[in-house]
Amino acid sequence: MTSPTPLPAPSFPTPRAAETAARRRRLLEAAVDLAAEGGYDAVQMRDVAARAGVALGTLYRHYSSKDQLLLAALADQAGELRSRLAQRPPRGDDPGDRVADMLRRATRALTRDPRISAAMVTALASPEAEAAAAKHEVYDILRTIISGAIDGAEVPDLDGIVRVLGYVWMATLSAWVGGMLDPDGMADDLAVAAHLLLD
Amino acid sequence: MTSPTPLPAPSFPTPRAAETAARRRRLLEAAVDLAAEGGYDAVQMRDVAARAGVALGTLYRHYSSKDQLLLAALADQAGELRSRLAQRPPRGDDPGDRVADMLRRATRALTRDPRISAAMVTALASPEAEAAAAKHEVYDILRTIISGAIDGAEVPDLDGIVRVLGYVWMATLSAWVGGMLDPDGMADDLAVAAHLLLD
DNA sequence: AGTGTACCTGGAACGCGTTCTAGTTGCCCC
DNA sequence: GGGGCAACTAGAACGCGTTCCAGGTACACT
Repeated sequence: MTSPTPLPAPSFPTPRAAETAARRRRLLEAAVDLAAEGGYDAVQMRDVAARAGVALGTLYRHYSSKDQLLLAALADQAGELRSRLAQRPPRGDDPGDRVADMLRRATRALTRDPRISAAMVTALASPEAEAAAAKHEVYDILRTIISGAIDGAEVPDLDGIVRVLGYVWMATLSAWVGGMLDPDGMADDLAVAAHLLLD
Repeated sequence: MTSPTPLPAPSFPTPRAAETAARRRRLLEAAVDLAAEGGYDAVQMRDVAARAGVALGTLYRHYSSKDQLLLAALADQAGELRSRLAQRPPRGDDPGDRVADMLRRATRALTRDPRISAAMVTALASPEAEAAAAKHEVYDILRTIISGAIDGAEVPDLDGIVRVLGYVWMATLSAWVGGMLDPDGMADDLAVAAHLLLD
């Protein structure tokens, strides 16, 4: 687990631990900055280490591969996305509309920084089995977001619906990154899925 | 397009063209053989070229990246899978059952040679935008397979349902390759999706 | 205070996808 | 039947993820 520690832990048992935590934070920031500039390919491990002021070996001590690094950054960003989306509830009377609306807003948010999002989705789609735990964490966040939009409407097999919508979300993201779908197409397909499953 | 030429074209305008076609076939076979032995990582471009009796540059003349090579092989295999599944119609009274049954059989077929399938799914999930056409081709085949299992039952928005099921299929394959799901979990999730969308 | 040790540094090295160059071959067309 | 050209060969070279090594440094514990 290595606790997600998003915000609520400003104190550390030992100065050593604080420094380590700061290094990890700098590494994630460096990765995101580089992704913003040039996408997945621009996130080069040597550059990440240099920008964080850390040796290459140290980067690998904390994140055992490029994909794990990006997945850690993604878990952060997904958590933030969840908070931002939770700010105000999605518009719509029935759950299908609400979920479609929320996924549309999420799509807009993600495609605002296309290079960052694409880099992270690339990592999420990577076959690396050692990263399965990190990927599960991200999937769980996506599912939480979807559940939040359904929000208590009485639907049978809610769990299955959320699972399936999570898959569709992931697949459309992957299709977008792979050049098969533009953001509008993504939002449209997600809306179709939401209505088919919830109406 | 560069015609898929599955079987029906034994004659070529010129001997040159025949030789070229034979080389392409050998390259695809070499790729599949290597994938069978060691998965995606074992499909090394130098080895593929050597096994096909061809120079590395020639391999790259025909397939401009490792992922395009594997996608070409995947298009072949997916076509064969379609034929094999079409042999006998899926069991089940309503379309949900039939699609779930067919997807279960497809999952069994794909996981029989896990390394080959995983290698190809890896290529399908790659972010390479230049391969978008090849990926679309594969997606179309998957959708054809799904449509075939629904087979004329009167469902509204058939197209949307097929699209969504295609996404779910792709995402579960990707989750399987990524170590997040085992074959049974895959088949189960696909069955859930089929019943939610078709019942 | 002294020491063990966990963590860090700088940098070399390796593997594999991809690109490039120089030279060869042999079909196609006039 | 000769010239042109597209495709092929062999192999070097480059970039980047990843691994490994030989030290250094300073906190934590006795």
